[in-house]
Amino acid sequence: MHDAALIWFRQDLRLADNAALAAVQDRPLLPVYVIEDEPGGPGGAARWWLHHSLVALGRSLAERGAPLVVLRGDPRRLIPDLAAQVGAAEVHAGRQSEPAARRRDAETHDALQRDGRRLVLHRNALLHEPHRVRTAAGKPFAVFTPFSRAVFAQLADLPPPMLAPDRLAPAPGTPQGLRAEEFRLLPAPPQPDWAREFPAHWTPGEAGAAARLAAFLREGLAQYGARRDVPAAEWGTSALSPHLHLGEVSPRQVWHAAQARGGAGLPTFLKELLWREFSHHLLWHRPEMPDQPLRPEFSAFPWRQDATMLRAWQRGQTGYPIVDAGMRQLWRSGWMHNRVRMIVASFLVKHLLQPWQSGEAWFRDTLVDADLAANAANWQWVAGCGADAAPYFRIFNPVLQGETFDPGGAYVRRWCPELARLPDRFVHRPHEAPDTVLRGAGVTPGHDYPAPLVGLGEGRARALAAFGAMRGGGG
DNA sequence: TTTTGAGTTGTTCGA
DNA sequence: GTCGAACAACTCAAA
Repeated sequence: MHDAALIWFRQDLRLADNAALAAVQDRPLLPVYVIEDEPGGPGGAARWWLHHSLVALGRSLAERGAPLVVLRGDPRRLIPDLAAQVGAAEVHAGRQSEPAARRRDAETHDALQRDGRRLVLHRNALLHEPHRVRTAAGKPFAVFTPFSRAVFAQLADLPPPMLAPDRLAPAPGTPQGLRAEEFRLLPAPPQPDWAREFPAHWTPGEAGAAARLAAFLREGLAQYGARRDVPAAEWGTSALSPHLHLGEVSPRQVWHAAQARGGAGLPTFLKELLWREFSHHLLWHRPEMPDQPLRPEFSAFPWRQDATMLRAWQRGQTGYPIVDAGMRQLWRSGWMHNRVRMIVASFLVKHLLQPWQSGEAWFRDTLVDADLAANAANWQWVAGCGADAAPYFRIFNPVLQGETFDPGGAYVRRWCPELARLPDRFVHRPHEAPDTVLRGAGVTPGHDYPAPLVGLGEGRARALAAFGAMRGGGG
């Protein structure tokens, strides 16, 4: 009989293709999740997701014979205690890229080692190992295209995903698993319940992830190249981000399933998975990325912090329909389409000159997929201070973006119902509509829908001037 | 070490 | 209405 082992679930809440689980599935097993109440932990929307995902994981584990134990507190103390309690020499877990998680794991490993035990980390959340992918000069990548070539070459012989174990043996001395009365340990649903619409959009958990993946491959992958930019398209994007974030499905499962399906949209879709890898690569090597601009000269950028502007943007009251539709989709569903994320981010950072960190924080609190690496990397990209960032003069025009990617206004009409009856010609520019048109559509100007926070020409010129000031005088 | 080519996602202006 | 050029110059990766 093998020694008992702990499997410590974190961002790999699945049984299939779980390298940490596979390493110990033949031993008496104690599966554990530790809820850490740390500042900088998951935001409200992500906590909603985590709650339901843990319930799902707990059920699957219980069905297989090894109930999940959920604890709340500091894992540096709880994990070694638990390992001692069941006599486990090893604790297995998936590797994480977040700086706080890496610190915590190092300290947990030290604590275990003092008792002659060890923490064994596995690649579970990524296709590549951030410390094993390097440029020819031995440095981490800072440009996407060469990074993607290097990773793609490595993935040619990616092994197929592993199946979920059928039966698991509980470790003797296992404390009680997740029972109904212990659900109070789980993150509470937010109050007031702004998440009330989330269940209509999402099914957290491994089964929900598998269903979403299958549906996307069936309905969306073939057209992905063109339709991914249309926010009103039902299967335009995979919407797998929250499932991937908590590891309810592994990137390897997605990669293999997409390749098996094939089709015209495949290369673009695989490239998006590699953007996720790239973000984690960056965070691994630049742990300051969530707070500090990767290009240091941006520390001197003349932001104009303004709580009123920020709040109008957060609530979807900027006066630009595609921006407001996106921000309201985010608030109500916990998610926003990728194209619209770029538009709203560019608007906040450039037209409103609010620091990208404000937008990053709001996204992290309201997105169900709130992935620290992807969120920080993409905000920095839009702001122009990130890796491979957009040139500063690339300023999205929210009206043109709306008219290009939401031509009939279906997306705007869905999330901004007060604009639903405007004719196509004005649905993305209600501020230019004559009063007769507005009244005919049931819109009272300045009452039902706000006037633009800033003129597009003015906002653009101000952003260009701010960048110029940073380059010229700031640094 | 030096050199060279390349680099997610745009907009505006003028011919 | 369409098209190409300008925007501004820099860093990175690899030969």
